Order: sequence, then C-alpha cells, then structure tokens
Amino acid sequence: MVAKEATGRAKPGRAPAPPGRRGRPRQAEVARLAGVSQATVSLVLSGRDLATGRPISAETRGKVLDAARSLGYVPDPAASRLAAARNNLLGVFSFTATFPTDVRHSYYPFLVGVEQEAAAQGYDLVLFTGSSSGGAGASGAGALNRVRLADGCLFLGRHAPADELRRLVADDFPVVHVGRPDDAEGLAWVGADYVSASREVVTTLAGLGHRRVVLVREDDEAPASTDRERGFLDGLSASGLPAGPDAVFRSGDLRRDLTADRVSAWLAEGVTAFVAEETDTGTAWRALRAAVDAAGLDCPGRVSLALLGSPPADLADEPAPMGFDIPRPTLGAEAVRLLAARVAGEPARGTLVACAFRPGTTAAPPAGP
Amino acid sequence: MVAKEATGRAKPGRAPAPPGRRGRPRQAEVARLAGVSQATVSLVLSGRDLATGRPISAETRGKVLDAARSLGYVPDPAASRLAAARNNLLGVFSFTATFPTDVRHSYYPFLVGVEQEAAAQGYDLVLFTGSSSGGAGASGAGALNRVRLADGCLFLGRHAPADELRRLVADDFPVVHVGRPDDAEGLAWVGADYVSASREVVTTLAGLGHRRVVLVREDDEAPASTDRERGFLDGLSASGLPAGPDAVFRSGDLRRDLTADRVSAWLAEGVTAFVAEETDTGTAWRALRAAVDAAGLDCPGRVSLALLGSPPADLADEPAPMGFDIPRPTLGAEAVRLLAARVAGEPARGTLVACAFRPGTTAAPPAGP
DNA sequence: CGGTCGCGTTAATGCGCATTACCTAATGCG
DNA sequence: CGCATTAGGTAATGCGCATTAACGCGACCG
Repeated sequence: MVAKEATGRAKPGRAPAPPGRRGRPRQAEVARLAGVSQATVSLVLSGRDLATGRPISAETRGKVLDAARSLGYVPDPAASRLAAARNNLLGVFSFTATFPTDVRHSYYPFLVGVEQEAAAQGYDLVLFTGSSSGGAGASGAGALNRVRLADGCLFLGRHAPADELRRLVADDFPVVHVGRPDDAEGLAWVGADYVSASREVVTTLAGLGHRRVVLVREDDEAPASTDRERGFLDGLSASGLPAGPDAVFRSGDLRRDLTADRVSAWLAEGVTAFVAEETDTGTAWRALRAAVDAAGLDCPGRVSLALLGSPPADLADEPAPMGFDIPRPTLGAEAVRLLAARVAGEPARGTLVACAFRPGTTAAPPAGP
Repeated sequence: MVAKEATGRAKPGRAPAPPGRRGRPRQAEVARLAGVSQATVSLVLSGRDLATGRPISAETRGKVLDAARSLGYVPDPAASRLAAARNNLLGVFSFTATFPTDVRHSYYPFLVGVEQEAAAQGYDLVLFTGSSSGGAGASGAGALNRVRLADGCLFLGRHAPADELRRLVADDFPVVHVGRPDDAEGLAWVGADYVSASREVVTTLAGLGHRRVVLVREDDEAPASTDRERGFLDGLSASGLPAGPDAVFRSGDLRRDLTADRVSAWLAEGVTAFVAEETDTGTAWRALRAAVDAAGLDCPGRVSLALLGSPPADLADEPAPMGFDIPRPTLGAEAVRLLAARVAGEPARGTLVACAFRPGTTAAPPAGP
C-alpha cells in the first residue's frame, strides 16, 4: 500500500505555529472525530456535495456537522483561498496622497460605494496607498506591482503612471480606471457623464428663458474640461441658441481676465446667464462669482449662474449653485461591478454614470430689459 | 534519484485555473528565470538569508532580484500566511454598516489615520466589510474569520459579537478594538480619554469663575458616559467646587424633563454653567440648548454651555460649543501602532488618546449677580 | 594528499483545504 | 444471473511559500 520510504531523509519544512493558529482544530481532526476522511469533511462543510451532485448521506453529514460544532471548527481562510486559487480581494489604488483635504472629499464618498458593492459581490478590499512606501514595494518603479496580490484593482486619480498601468493591462491583470483616461487603449474605465449633465444645465437655463449663455473655463485640454464644453455647446444647439465660439470664454488666468467690466459688457450684449466649469480648485467658479459681485449684479435677480459640477468644499456654506453633482458612491459601485466582471473574464469596456442635476438657487428667469 | 512512480495513478487535485490569478508569476517562475531554485528565491526575497546567517552570494541575490522585478512578482498573501509567515496586511473590520451618514463622519476620519500609519509601518490594509454578505463568509457566524487572512485586525463599532471576538483573542490572533470595551479581558484596545478631557472642560469653566456647574446626561451605563461623568466630577473636586449628586442631572427622557423652568430654577440656585454629555444622537446637547433657548437665556452672556465631545453633524453650522474633539485620525494611527506591536509579539494592552480641547464660543465668565 | 570545514544552494516537505480519480457496495436491468 | 450503474466515500494531489536537512564544492589543515 504505502511505498515510498525510499529516501531515508528526515522531515524538513516544519514551520513554527504562527500566531492565530494555535489550538485551532483542522478538518483532519473533525474527520477523525466523525470517523470519516478529511475530504468528506471538506465536502460536507463547503456544501459542495449538494451543489455538484455528489451526495453524502444524511447520517454522515450529521456526524461531520456535529463533530465540527463540538470542536468549534472554523476554516482557515488562508488555506481556503490558496486551494481555491483566488483570494476574493479587490484592490483600490489611489495615486493622490491621502492627506489633502480636497481629496478626502471625493475619495471617501467614492469609497462608500466601492465598499458596498464589493461586499455585495463577495469581495474584500485591499487599500493601497500611492503615497508613502507602503507594503512590500517601494514607491518608485514597480510600486504598482503590489496590487497584483488582489484579484483585480481599481485606480483613482489622474496621475497614474501610464507605462506601469499599461504593463498590468498587458499582463491581463484586471484593472479599472476611475475617470475617463486620455488614452483608453484596452483599459476599462468608469466616468461621470459630464456631457449629458452639462447639456441638461444649459437646456434648463434655456427653458427658463435665457437666450445667451456664456461658458467660463480654464485653458487646458483635460477630458473633464472638453466634455463639459461639448455638453455646453450641445445644450445650446439643442435649445436653438447660438453656439458660436463667443459662447465660450477661455483663459489661462481667469482671476485676471474675468473682470467686472467684462461681465458688464456681456450683459450689454444680451448675455443673461453664465456657466463655469468645475476644476479641482474651483478657480473658474470663484472668478465668475468675484466678477459678478464686483459688478454689483444680483444673482439670480440680474444674472443666473451655474456650475458644471459641485462647489469646492470651502464654499459649501454659500447658496447652492445650479449645476450637477457627481454621484460618487454610484461611481464607486459601478467601478466595482465592472472590475468584478473583468475578474470573471469579461472584456474591458468603458462606462458612463449619469450625474444628478442640482437646481440650486442661482438661476432664475432672466430679468426684463 | 527520483523513485516513486510506484503508483500508476493519474493526478487528481488539479484545479482548473480559476479567474483572478491569471498571469501572476510565482516564485518558481522567478527561479527559472534567474536560474536558481525556488527555495533560493524565497530566501532572497524574504531577506531571511542575511537574518539567519544563511548568506546568499551577491551575484545570486542580484539575479533573483532582477528576475523578480522584471516579472512583477508579488507574494501570494494566502500562501505566505499558510506557510507560517506574514503577509504585511492589516485588517479593518467595521461592524456598523457603512451607509448611515452619521457613521461616515466618524469612520472615515478614523480611516485617514489608519491608512497613514499603516503605510508608515509598511502595511497595506484590507477592509473587511461587516455589513452585507461580505467576502467568503456570510454575515452570520464565522464572519469574523475572514480576518485571519491578515496579520492582525482592527475592530470598530460597539456591536462586536463578543464570542467571536473572544475566539480570535483566545487563538492569539492579533486584535485591537477601537473604543474601550466593556470587558477588556485580554483584549487590546485604544480609546479616547474622556475623563481627562471632561475634567479640562470643567476646570476651564471654573477658571472662568463659575462656581456651580451642572452635568446633563442620559440614563445609561456605557463606558463613554460614565467616563465623562467621572471626569466632570474630578474637575469639580480639583477646582474646589461641590461635586455632590445634585451636580449631575440624569434622565431617560431629557426632552421631557429638561424644561426651561428647570433651567431657571438652577439659575436661581446659583448655577451659571451647564455641561452636556455627547451621545451619538446628540440628545443631551439638543435638549440643553432647547431649554436654555426656551428660558430666553443668552449664551454665553447669561449662562455658559459646554459639550463633552463634538456637536452632531447637523449642528455644525451653529457656533462651536466649548468642549473637546476626539482626534479620530490620531486614534486610528494609535490603533495601527498598537496592532503592529501585537503582530510583532508584544502583549495586549489598552491605550488612551488625549482629546483636543475646543474653546468654542459658548462659555464666558459668569454674569454678575 | 586525504580529510574537514564552510559556504552556497537545492531537494524535500508541510501548512490546511479543495478537488478529483478511483474504489467498493448496493442496486437496477435485460 | 451477469454486467452496468449509482451511491457513498476515500486516497492522493497540489495551491504557493517557508523551512531545513543534505549535498556539492573549493579552501584549508595536518
């Protein structure tokens, strides 16, 4: 029967019992007590017998269950996961440092959705911090490799090192980027639908009676900016309003260029509403408000204002501007759903999540002439 | 050399490559690439060669390290742990559901500290989702077991299933509870020092000239409540003020019992300041404010008020009450520090974290007679 | 110049569980 | 009654890593 005592070697490999494992009973002990084999214990306890048409007699089941209960058996997750070749872990990698307050405002609401959906899908979360030299890997090159310990990973933040990310994607490691990337080559992503949301803001203004609206934006080319502009222009067209180049005011230094005089001039030309893009610093919105205030204009009595996004945290007390909010929890949940699909083998794709329109109190029908 | 093809059996046990592991390189592959054995790879990567006086030549080290880097190797946490080692993962298990807004306010600030300190100590975090049917285990019995995958785990929330937690502790699994538990039997914990903070509030009031102060509290026996009362009474004694039983007003229904008349009566007796305990709902503070308002008393002109904690989120706009804030990030960081120590083998202990005194605008010297 | 170290490396082994090939007995079927 | 099934269970195997006895090979000693 047994026949391999060929080598008379001793037995190496015996490791000292690690903490947390001490007197814990194993399946083998349950098996001995129940008078069956370890394999049977595994089958019964995992319920795999019923599922896979591999019936175990009720009597045996009972004996095993009793034995397990009386010994207080609990499965070792490490062993389970090792044997099952999957660890039920989803990574969340954030490039932005954790400290800045402005990030926390977007990161944690997002995390709420991630957490909820991950739990629903049966995954636990591993948080990788881009800053600091966390975990095994340093922060330099190869830092992203840490995430391979999970079954898949979410990436947040604009400053993702493209090459390293590409490497992961090339290795077929399931990855989902949060925020539409510049170059979505084979990369799965979820993003907010700025185009539709911006369009809705504009059509709503048009519905209030505004015939000339101006968009105020910074001078960059981020997808987030161009999407908003596109939505803005779409909205104008859809409302039958002129969507020419003078409907957009673009400047690299809004604080300097967006003056009270400029605003007054627009009013004289028939402009009755202004729309600011959202940026992480809220520059456009601040400049717009400042200029309108300086011009002594009442809002929404004299001019209507809207913000294509949420106001910066420090302006949370002021009256809510018309605009839209990014449903961060939803975004997080959608990201997890997509990632789970990737892990399950589905191909990469991009997904847009609708934003929530916010009526606010800064818009009203235009004043009479 | 080889000699055990004795049994002509086929090879069972081969699991089909499941999703989620795909191209993840293993030590064996690194070994092949480097032209050494898997054991050598393990020795080099774990740095165990230097530590245990088992030197590996610099040349071999280099080859292994290069191979590992180029393959993007990361150890499998489950395998590491199974083989009696660490995986540089710390768990965070929260019992309270994550959704309720009131929880987010305390959970995420705490997480900020945890994250930062974990990164500093070289750990990554695993978020075990307590709510919902998370991870491998259901939410029922044995749900806590998932945490054994990590090297240790933080537990948040009051509703920790004592028996399961006890089991982990009994198995010598490193655990740190956040919040002083009712029964700290062998359990490591971190908590806020309500006693000292409450005392400071009282002595500050006394320093302003108040000679009679009343504490308003609900009728329960949570450590958080009794600690505050103790600190309150300590503060009175330390200031040479009467700390008799009539210095504490205790009621199961403050909204009903704490009336304007009652407050007026206290004033007539010479009371010039009131202190409310903090609860999750802010009941005591709300009731106190309502009564003072109803009595038409100016604060801090006529009476001084203080809150032994932070005001509830919905009252964040109102003037800040004198009191103290729980330094949640610090608490989180301290929890991680303690957990890391436990993982390293140090014995369990409890730790108190000092709260930050908040002057606020609701306290002033007592009005003249 | 044979024997011994010392050093570097490898082969073998097990952690606890899941999986599956195979085995035995009881039963069905023509 | 002989053979094919089915039911019920077991033995063997491997997941990926850490550990350690043993091995090979020069250097060094006597």
